[in-house]
Amino acid sequence: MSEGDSPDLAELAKRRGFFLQSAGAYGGVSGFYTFGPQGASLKDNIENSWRDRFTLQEGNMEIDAPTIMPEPVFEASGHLDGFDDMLVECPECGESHRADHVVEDNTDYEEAEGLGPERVGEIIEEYELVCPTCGTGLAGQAIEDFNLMFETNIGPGSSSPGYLRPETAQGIFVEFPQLAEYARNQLPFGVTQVGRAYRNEISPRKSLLRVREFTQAELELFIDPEDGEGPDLSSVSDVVAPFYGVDQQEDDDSDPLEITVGEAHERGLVADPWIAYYLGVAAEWYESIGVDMSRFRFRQHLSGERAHYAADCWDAEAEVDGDWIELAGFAYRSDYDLSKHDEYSDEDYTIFKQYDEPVTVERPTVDPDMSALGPEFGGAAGDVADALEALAESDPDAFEDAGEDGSVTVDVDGESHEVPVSQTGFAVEEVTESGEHITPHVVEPSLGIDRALYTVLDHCYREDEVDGEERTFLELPPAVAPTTVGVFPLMDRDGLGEHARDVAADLRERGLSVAYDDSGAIGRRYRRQDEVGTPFCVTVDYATIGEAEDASEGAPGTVTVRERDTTAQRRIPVEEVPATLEALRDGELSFSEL
RNA sequence: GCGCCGUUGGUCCAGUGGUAGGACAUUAGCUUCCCAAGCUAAUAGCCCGGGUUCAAUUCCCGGACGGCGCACCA
Repeated sequence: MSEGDSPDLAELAKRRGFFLQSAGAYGGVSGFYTFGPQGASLKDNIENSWRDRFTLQEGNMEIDAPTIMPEPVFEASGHLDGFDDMLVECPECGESHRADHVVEDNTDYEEAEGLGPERVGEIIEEYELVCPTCGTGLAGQAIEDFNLMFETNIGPGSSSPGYLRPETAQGIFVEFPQLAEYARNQLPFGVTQVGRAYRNEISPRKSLLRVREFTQAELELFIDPEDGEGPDLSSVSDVVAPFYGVDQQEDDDSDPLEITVGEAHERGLVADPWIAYYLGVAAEWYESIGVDMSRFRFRQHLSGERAHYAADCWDAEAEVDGDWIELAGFAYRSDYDLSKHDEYSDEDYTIFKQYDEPVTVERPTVDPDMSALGPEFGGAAGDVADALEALAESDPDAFEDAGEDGSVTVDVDGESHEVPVSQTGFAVEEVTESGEHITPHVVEPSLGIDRALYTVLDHCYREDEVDGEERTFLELPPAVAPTTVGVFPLMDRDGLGEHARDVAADLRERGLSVAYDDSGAIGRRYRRQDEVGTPFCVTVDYATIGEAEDASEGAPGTVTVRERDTTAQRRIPVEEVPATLEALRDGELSFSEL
């Protein structure tokens, strides 16, 4: 099924400086890559393009959180337990298995992960469980914990453990109370972050596609779960993409549905309107950075595949080297994350939502007479008072039925206490409520930048023939190409070099990324730029300096502009070069219009 | 983590129990000048550790790294 890495691309990536394995001088270390000059620039451009589309154009706000967070953050997020795998190795065949899965599959225990490794080891012995692969008994084998998070210590000693974040999202969630303040407590609002995340993968594979340190671009969109309206889909409703829903996946004969985002939502295939909206945004964005949309699809997670918190989840996938790889996930996380941090921390992770009209409600309250309860119940008096308050809320009739002279009974620590109603200060008050606290739900488009970069390289890789010579080039969109324009003197003599340097300087001043090259033959220089995806080259020749031998060589004061994809050339006046190239880069002008 | 295969200049490869050769690329010179031309020269390599041997890049063992398969991927 897999055809493996495309060798030509891997070779080009290393030779031309897109990416290489890190620390090769020391034998290299699996799962870490260094982006070379071309790769770093391409990555920057992709990130900035993402920023423009998902932050600026959407009116969202970007933050930049630390990559190391203290342990309690990951206790709350569930990564400390959930990211922990219990592995047991077979003494006979050497296969590693999830110990909790072995227990769950062969006993009545469910959720074995919560039992802890010791108990799981005992159960394996009690039930004489065997290796699923070869049938050898697993009793007595060590249960090893393997947590996919990189651990470190904050400050000296080990009293304050911290972890490198396994996703950027938690950095947004933990700061929600303050972020809501920045958003003036108005839902919906979105917070983005681009940054590194770390996972200590057991077995990194496939070049950049599965690594231990990677870059994520995430958007956490906080929405009001009671507001059914959702976003205005009109700007993306006509975007067409393949939708591979659960039904199509489970039916062997079904292909993904090639439909518009609007239709996918109307049919109920993509139920949540926010998910639908960002699928549309993402499809357009992936196309803009050079992903081949005929090798792209949205795939819905099967029920067993979804994370515990996700009500629905769609992935963006691309076909690379014969496999479909995950480029992004679009998850409806409900209130899972905010509720967890609300529970584990001292902060309030809710939003106060004002009603259109204040409402007046009758609320039963108590105001216990502590001067009476104190002597009566001693140290338990405080708990009794709390129990009275709880009783008033849950069963106000108990007070009403007992009447002024009666008493109510509350249980504290298994002991029944009788309290005269007159001492409880029970009353039904009219309270005006102007709103309520709600926990926002979260819609999360989460993209892998490294995978996007690899996919773009793979999808833009071209080989063709020019004048009988083989040519390799990257058909990168001008907006993301590491270099926008190569500038060459036809020869480095007769003042051509000086003129070309001036042209390059003017272009750089304009903010364009320029490669200047005066070495060797002109054709060789064109090919060099082709290989790193430079979309345009400008060449200064004798016509530019007014010394062409005849008019057929070009009008005085003009240069040639050459297009990468077609190798076609046009002449334009030298003074128009900066503005023209800028327009070409920004897509405001196409080469054929020159 | 397990199994199979692999690792030779920057890149792609050949080869050998007596420390290596090509192609492409790079640099310099001559020449040419709008699509990888030619000539000359230069730079540059046997993944790491241990063993066997007079001698190991080569054979053996271990490791690292890579590819594929299995497992894993909240």
